[in-house]
Amino acid sequence: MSHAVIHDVLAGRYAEGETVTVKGWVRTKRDSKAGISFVAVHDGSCFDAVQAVVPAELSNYENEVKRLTTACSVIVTGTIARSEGKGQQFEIQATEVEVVGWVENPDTYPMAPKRHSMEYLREFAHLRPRTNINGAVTRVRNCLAQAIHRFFHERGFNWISTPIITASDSEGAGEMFRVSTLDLENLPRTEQGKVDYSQDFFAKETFLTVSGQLNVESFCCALSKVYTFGPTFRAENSNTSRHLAEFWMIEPEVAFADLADIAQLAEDMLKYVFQAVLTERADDMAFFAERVDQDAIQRLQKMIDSSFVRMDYTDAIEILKSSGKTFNYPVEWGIDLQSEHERYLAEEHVGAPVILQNYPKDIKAFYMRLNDDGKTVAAMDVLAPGIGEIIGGSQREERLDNLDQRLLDMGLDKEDYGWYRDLRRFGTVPHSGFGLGFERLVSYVTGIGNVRDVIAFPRTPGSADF
RNA sequence: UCCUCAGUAGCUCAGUUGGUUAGAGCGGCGGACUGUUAAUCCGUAGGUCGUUGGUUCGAGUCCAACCUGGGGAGCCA
Repeated sequence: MSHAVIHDVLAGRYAEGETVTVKGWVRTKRDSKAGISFVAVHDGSCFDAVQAVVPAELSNYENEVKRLTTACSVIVTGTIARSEGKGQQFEIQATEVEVVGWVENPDTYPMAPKRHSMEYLREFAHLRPRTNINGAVTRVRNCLAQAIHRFFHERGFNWISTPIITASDSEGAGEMFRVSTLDLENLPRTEQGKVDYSQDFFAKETFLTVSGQLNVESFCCALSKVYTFGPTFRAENSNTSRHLAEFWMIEPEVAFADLADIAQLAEDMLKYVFQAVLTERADDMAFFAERVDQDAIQRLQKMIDSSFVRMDYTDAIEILKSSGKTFNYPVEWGIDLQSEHERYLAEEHVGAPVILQNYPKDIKAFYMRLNDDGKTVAAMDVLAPGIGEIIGGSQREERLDNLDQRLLDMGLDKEDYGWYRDLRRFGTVPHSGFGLGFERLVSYVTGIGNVRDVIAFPRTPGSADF
């Protein structure tokens, strides 16, 4: 690492006249017959490229520098100078340009220096990190991930690496991807003719996880404040801009916390990571505001500055009923809110994120804590304008009798939840947690409307390229 | 999975009531010019019109099926 990072060069960390070497890829090149070429070199360390001013006197100027095209990799050595041009404060007066890798035919390089559609870039997921927009997404995504870990670390949470492979008797929500080493061409059978999973790798049916929540609850009931941050898999045939078959999820779980506590944690966490992005990735956010969504920065600032509105499901129903709007799906207490309902609440009625809480028990999961009214559970969703549900959470049912009744009501076999029930049998405590879809967060922050464009290599129904 | 829109040059798109030689901008290449910076100007190459079948004297244009992608919905994070 004997070379300078371009971010440091542009930030003025090297003195004028100092000799530096930068390594990266050509973004654009402009020649001047007056005898110099301007080569913009980027290395991913920040949004901007550094401008190398290359004089014709260099020995390889005619046969190499003039042939440089977008994406050629180069090592440039030169002195730091204040730029005479308008686009940047500092530039490099090159004394040596080494071409490391050529672009074999510029006409066939897919990432031409022009505007491309997000759909086109997606077809070149291995090359799109070189573009302005995908580079910015990548840095913002990283910033968000680091900020999330920092937020929890500063508050004394332990990061739990929950398993990716789980047994069938777990979450019970959503279609799962099977994990097996059995020979599909020649499956072992039981005497009844069923597939004999006792001969499989784990001697039972196994799948990719759809949530780390149940696992993390067991650590919560010992370490008090924990969270998971890892990949999650859903084999749902969902074809929308908000769903992936493989996505990343953050799931904190806090002992002795009730619904209000966890709602506050969700609000604090979102504000913390939004502030981190505005502070640490101002260059990339400025680009999103300029090219993707001009409201990108104000939207985050507004969320940081205001308190999230809390609203009971029951009150939300009344608001929807008296809104004067006609919805495709009629509003009645007990329904699961549709996208159009959530959108009205977050975008029109409040105009900001809303935390909806205390939903009817019949539309929510078995592990959510029954409220004293006997008909609602202590669940909450954070609804963000423009993207919908970004966080879903709840206070967990810590009373074994109630949990067993809920399992029974939902037609689930309590024998399948043996270890989960143990947590209620041995020193049970009230506890709460939530799940945050990481790609939805990145999508919200950048203003990029499709989660397929904020993950490195998206996996969706019918598509697992690269 | 359902509804809906689209598929024409490397990319983004025009293409009239079906009619003879399918156009533009950007990108590429060549040149001019310039402390340039999504530079500008001139020139140039580049297309089995998503696939298959059908209607017709004649299909980029009409019909059907399929494939791919966008938007919306459901499921959810």
